[in-house]
Amino acid sequence: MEFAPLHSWDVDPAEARAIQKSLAANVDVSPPLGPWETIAAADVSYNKYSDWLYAAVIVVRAGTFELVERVGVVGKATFPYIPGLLSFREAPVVLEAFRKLQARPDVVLCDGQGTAHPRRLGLACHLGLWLELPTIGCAKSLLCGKYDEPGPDRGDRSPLVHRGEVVGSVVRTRSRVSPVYVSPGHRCDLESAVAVTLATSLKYRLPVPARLAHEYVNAIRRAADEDRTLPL
DNA sequence: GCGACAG
DNA sequence: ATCTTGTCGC
Repeated sequence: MEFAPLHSWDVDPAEARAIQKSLAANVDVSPPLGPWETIAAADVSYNKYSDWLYAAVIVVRAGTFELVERVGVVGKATFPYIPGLLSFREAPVVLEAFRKLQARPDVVLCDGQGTAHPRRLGLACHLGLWLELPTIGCAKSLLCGKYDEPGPDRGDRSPLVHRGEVVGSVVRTRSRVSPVYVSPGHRCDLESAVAVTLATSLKYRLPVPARLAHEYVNAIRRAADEDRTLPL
């Protein structure tokens, strides 16, 4: 894929927050997602005591989850993990992976929050703006906001509220299993984000594309670790 | 000031 | 995220 840079990634935490506040004004979560034939998922893996980062993007066909394409990249971390600033650590390497991607997916699932973020610019929003693609944030844990525990059955959901705003939905993708935190990233509304999440996660807690991206990025990390460790 | 805090 | 075996519950 091809896309233009929106800003520098060589920033400090204060500058990062300023960029988030500025970009948040451009996020569009009003349109329902249109028909989607292909869906992508991105994931990042780290190495404990080194600053190597691994990213992967996989694209599958809707409904069948048939693999369309997958790419992986290795890079160095240039920003630490700071709650609320995750995209400044992960987005650069994820975007590198997207640049290598030939296909242009109809929607992208991101491992983290979308608008359910203190400044309304979670990783999914940030990637959506850079890629100019519909994105959805599907996180495994809460960053901010409050909610009432959703019902126990698959499909049960509860609004996630932050400072008086509904910023996402806490969704039960499997009965009797911990819910996931869904919020739109860009060019997609909350309802569509929840619909896509439920449509892609029938058997497991996390959406199938997210699971595929996760296992692929780990395969890449293990292979890279081996190539770097054994020769020395 | 105190507690919370995606991956 | 990562380090890790067995174990409880549907």
